[in-house]
Amino acid sequence: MRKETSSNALNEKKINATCGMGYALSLIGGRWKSNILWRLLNSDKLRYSELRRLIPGISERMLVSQLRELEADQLVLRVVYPEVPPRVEYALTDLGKSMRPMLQSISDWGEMHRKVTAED
Amino acid sequence: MRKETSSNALNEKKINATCGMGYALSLIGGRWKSNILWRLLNSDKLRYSELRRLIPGISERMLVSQLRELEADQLVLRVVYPEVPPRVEYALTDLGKSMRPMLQSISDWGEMHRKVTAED
DNA sequence: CCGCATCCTCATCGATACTG
DNA sequence: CAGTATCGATGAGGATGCGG
Repeated sequence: MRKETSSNALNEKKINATCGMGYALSLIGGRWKSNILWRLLNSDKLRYSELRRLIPGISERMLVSQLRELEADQLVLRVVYPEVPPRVEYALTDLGKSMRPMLQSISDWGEMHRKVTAED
Repeated sequence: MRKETSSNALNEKKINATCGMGYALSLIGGRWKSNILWRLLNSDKLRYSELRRLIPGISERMLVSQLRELEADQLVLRVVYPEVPPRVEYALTDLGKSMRPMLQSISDWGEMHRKVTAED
């Protein structure tokens, strides 16, 4: 049935994309996407099982669904190798790679202020 | 009872703050916060009722709760003027203002790619 | 190995009515 | 004007078991 891989979250209502920020955040928001994107930015290409191991708390359901959404939003490319046992690799598309500066600036701000506000 | 104004979302589990990105996103994530921050960045100081009018879909409950969280996270300053009728103004703290480059880069990416992926 | 389907929980959010 | 209180709906996310 495919449920039409509902791309990102602002299809109907959801995030107010009054400014582009709402749109961008709808793509990277949620609990897992930023983590997934971050891994792919640093590893350039990863297998499903590698992602599972890299992201400790994630369930299979979530990993798959988030990857599918990222794929539908054209941020991530999914490559299936018709082998046995099966092998599937995920990599960033050009669009996904174009997020690097944005993600980097988010990461930078976070790294810089995490210690200040929440002295861990 | 005050429910201890639970600051941001990563108190217990929630977003994986493995990298600073998770932390930053936990502060600006959700449906409304980016919008609120954006208004305050461009207006430097706004009253409660002005925010309500500027952000069409938001309910009072949400506006208040999001403002309280932003305040607890030290991004927004709340100033109460002991007048009648009451007047309350919200403005960005220095920490909030320090988000400008990050928010700008998010906005930039969104504005640039919104038309491409979702030809509206 | 790489998923999908199902069931379920619980936080989040919307609407409404009310208050200092 | 600037909120608070309460209730109900919704949907993201977790656990588990099965399938190609």
